[in-house]
Amino acid sequence: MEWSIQQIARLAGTTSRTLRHYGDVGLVVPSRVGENGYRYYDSAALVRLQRVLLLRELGLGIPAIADILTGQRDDTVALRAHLEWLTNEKQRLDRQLASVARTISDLERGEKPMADKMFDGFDHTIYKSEVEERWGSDSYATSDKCYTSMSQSEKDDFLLTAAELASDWAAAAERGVAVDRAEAQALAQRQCDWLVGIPGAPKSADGRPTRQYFTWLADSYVDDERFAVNYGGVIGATFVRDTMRVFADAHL
Amino acid sequence: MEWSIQQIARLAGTTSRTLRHYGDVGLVVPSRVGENGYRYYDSAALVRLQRVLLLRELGLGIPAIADILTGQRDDTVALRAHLEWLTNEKQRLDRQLASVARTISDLERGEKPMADKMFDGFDHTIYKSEVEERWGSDSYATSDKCYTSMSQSEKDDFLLTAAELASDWAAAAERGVAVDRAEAQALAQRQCDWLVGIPGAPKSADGRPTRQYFTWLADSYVDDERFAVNYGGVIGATFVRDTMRVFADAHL
DNA sequence: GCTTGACCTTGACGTAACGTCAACCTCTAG
DNA sequence: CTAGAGGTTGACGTTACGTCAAGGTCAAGC
Repeated sequence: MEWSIQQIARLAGTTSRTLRHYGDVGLVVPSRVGENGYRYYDSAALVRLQRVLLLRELGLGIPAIADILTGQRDDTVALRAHLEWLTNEKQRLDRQLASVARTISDLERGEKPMADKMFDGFDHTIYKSEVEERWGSDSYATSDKCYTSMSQSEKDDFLLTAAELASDWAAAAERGVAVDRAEAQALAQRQCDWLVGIPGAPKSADGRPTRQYFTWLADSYVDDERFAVNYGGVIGATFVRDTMRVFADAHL
Repeated sequence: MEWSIQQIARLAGTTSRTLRHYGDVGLVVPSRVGENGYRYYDSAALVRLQRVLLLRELGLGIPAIADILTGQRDDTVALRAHLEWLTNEKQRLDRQLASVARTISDLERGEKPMADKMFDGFDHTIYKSEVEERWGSDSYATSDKCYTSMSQSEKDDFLLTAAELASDWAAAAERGVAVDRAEAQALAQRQCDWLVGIPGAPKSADGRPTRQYFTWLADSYVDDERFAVNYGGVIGATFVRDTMRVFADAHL
């Protein structure tokens, strides 16, 4: 028994285009090709096609299926690997689902979820629980209240100052020891000045950030990779931290 | 303040290639382009880029993000639509996960899950619960035992007979009323003969399928889309059913 | 002024698995 | 003989960039 390409497509519940594609990649080849170029498939081809379609429905890719059909890979092994990949995909989707749901609720309550991302990596005051735990429960609230009362351009400026500072830090860190001490200390001074403008940052009587807070921030830049990445990675952040420590010893 | 393409890429945690892509599609365009062709980005561009990257991490596509940024769509509405799409994807993944897991366990217990798919749409005996419920608990077991004792070539022949029959049915149904009665009844006879060879099919004393089973099968071809698709869709299956009914009235 | 190296540009191909024309040939039934 | 269904190869489109390739630009050191 022999079928034309359309007939076997209908039998197997797929399309002729798919059959041609499988022929092109060598997954399911016609059992016979007429001298007019027509493709014909026999029962063995139909059985093979059914297996391919089953595995495709399970989500396996064409190369993986080819490995199974040629006997290069055991089917249970391949399916187990595929199961793991499916599990990872599911987890990724779950995380996205949660993020989207949270973003929606944030938007509906009038909050600005964009702000998080924008400050991410520049300002510790966004990490509510951590900051409150270490520096008092109204530290975050103060910072947040101040930020939400800013105009858009003020927010931009605020963010930009932080971004610019981080950029300069990263550039300096890249040159590493080649940067002279005065330049490095000037950056630390800018960092200090920037903290003065942050309402949530703990400050001593003279208005400057406390030494404890300043050194904690410096350590965080290395320990927390959410920040390190913006300051030239762990290596760059280490340079930033050391420079800030020297500054703290001298001026705070 | 202005940054080069690499600088803003580092600031935002992405790549320069992505920036160029966004420029090409008009999502985030440089605030200035030097006469040497260099792209430069200002603070507004950085803010916009941050929003884009946030939405991308949530899984939104570029056109959707563009709609949001131009104000053509409300962000909560777009996110809600995206949430629904994510939910569907998750369900699809869940189904695939379950199928893969079941297939693995089937394979390990020595069963042949491919058989299901091959018979799918040709033979009711594969639908364990339904068949048992209607035609006795050992109907499925008998059929299954017989099938697993077949050699591979015998299985292929068995399947092929069914597939060929379905194909001929579909072809006849396509021509519809144009096919003459004798031909249609001949097909019904082949269907009847085929059922004789199926161990699980209920048979009367003379060895032929019971009339009840035959008509039930005919009805199923229309009612169950898993079968209808192989017999020329609902329209085709209706023709098959009516032909089989006529045959049953005359011969069973 | 020259070299070196980092950074910039545009252009183009590759990705997964087909869907979808387009242009043209082949078979079959009336 | 012709219409229509069905076949062929070829090629582009899809998603969001990654990854060369070839070549221009800029800052720094000799």
